[in-house]
Amino acid sequence: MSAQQPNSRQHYHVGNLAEQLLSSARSMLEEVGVAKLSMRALCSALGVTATAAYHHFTNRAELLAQLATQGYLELAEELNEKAVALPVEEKIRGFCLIYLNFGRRNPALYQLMFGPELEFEQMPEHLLNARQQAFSRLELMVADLLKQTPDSPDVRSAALASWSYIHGLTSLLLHEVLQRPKDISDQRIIERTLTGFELLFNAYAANINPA
Amino acid sequence: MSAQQPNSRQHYHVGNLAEQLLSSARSMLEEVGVAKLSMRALCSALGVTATAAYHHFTNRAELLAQLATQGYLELAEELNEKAVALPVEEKIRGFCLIYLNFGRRNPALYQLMFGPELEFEQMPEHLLNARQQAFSRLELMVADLLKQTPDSPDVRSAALASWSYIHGLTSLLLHEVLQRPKDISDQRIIERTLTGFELLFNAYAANINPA
DNA sequence: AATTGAATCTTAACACTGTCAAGATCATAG
DNA sequence: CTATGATCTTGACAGTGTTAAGATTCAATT
Repeated sequence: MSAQQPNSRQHYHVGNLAEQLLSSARSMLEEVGVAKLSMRALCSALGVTATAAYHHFTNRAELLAQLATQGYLELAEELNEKAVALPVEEKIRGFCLIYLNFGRRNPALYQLMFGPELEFEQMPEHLLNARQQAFSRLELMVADLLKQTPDSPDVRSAALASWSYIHGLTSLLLHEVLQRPKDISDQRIIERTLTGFELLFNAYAANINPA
Repeated sequence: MSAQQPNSRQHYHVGNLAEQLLSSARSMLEEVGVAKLSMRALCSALGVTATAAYHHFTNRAELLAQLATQGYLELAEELNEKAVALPVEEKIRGFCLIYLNFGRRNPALYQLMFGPELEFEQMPEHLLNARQQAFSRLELMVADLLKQTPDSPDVRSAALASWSYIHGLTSLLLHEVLQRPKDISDQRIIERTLTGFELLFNAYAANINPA
């Protein structure tokens, strides 16, 4: 059943246990959720004893952190590949849709990346780097739209605003805080919310300056 | 040390164990985080055996759900009390600040309310009601600004947009995905992101209609 | 080629956890 | 006063993360 090599010697020195653990964890994560992802179950699924993983990861937390880093890198790559080609008038919409889509395809991973399970006194650097890499994609797009340099305050403000919005929407949808009507696509949800912002700002302006 | 009544009979029939469990859980939640909030520790902190709680809550999940319901109700009440009095031009900013402030004061509870720990095949009704009650506050404010009825599509879109944004910002800040520079207040973060949206929409309009 | 040391895995154990089943105690309704 | 049901305890089971110490194998040095 399992596609891993026949494991000629029954025990000892699997070879690439770290990778196998990570990839097993990756799929098991989506099956059972992050809370129920256990080291022991992970090891026994690979036919290895419960404590074998601890020679490759100091902690359960470290394994989770590496999964999260994977997630950030993949997200960054997807945003980079698919969002660059979009025409200007679809950049925002398209970017948000790609982001939300990533969450839809990897809900448990997304919850891990942005949830409370990653608790460190000091976050590992690979995680911070990967996270920054994903955020940079957003900043670049915003800089492009605003026609400013990526490190300008305006760009940072707008990028933070965008991230807050799309992360919030993704989070609310994934955790089923919002029950999406089945006949409405993610694309339309994004379009509606974006026009929702427009409505708000127009109304705000009208309230301030009642001409 | 503990303020609870002297517990005249040593065991049996504490009296209001359910309430005591909830209030202990509420504070312990913020001390150790939701993942490490354990039934047994909770019980032993109240001087009661490990399984006593199960005569008042069928599950750990049910206890957590009741905590989350508390959270939603408190959030709704705060929004109702403090946001109504705000002048029109400060309604959005003020609302968001109250919301974020709630998260700041109850970070673990907020993560419980909107995180993956609440896993039910069917969400308990008290939770859904309380959640809806909080969301209604937002819809009412948006309806007020847009001068439309709360059930109009425009209001729903704008309310969902607002909720996505402020929840996303709160979530990113609480989980320390964003490292906030210490000299910037939450109020300024909100102001900056809101103007960030304005910048984006202006640039978007300019890109569509390059006059 | 043999030996040594490090990397890798196993066995055994500890202290936890959620939860169930069965018994003890107690308040209260009849 | 007795009995019923609510409440709490005792005891147990299966599962968890993690550590310490031993077994095995790989790799490199002699």
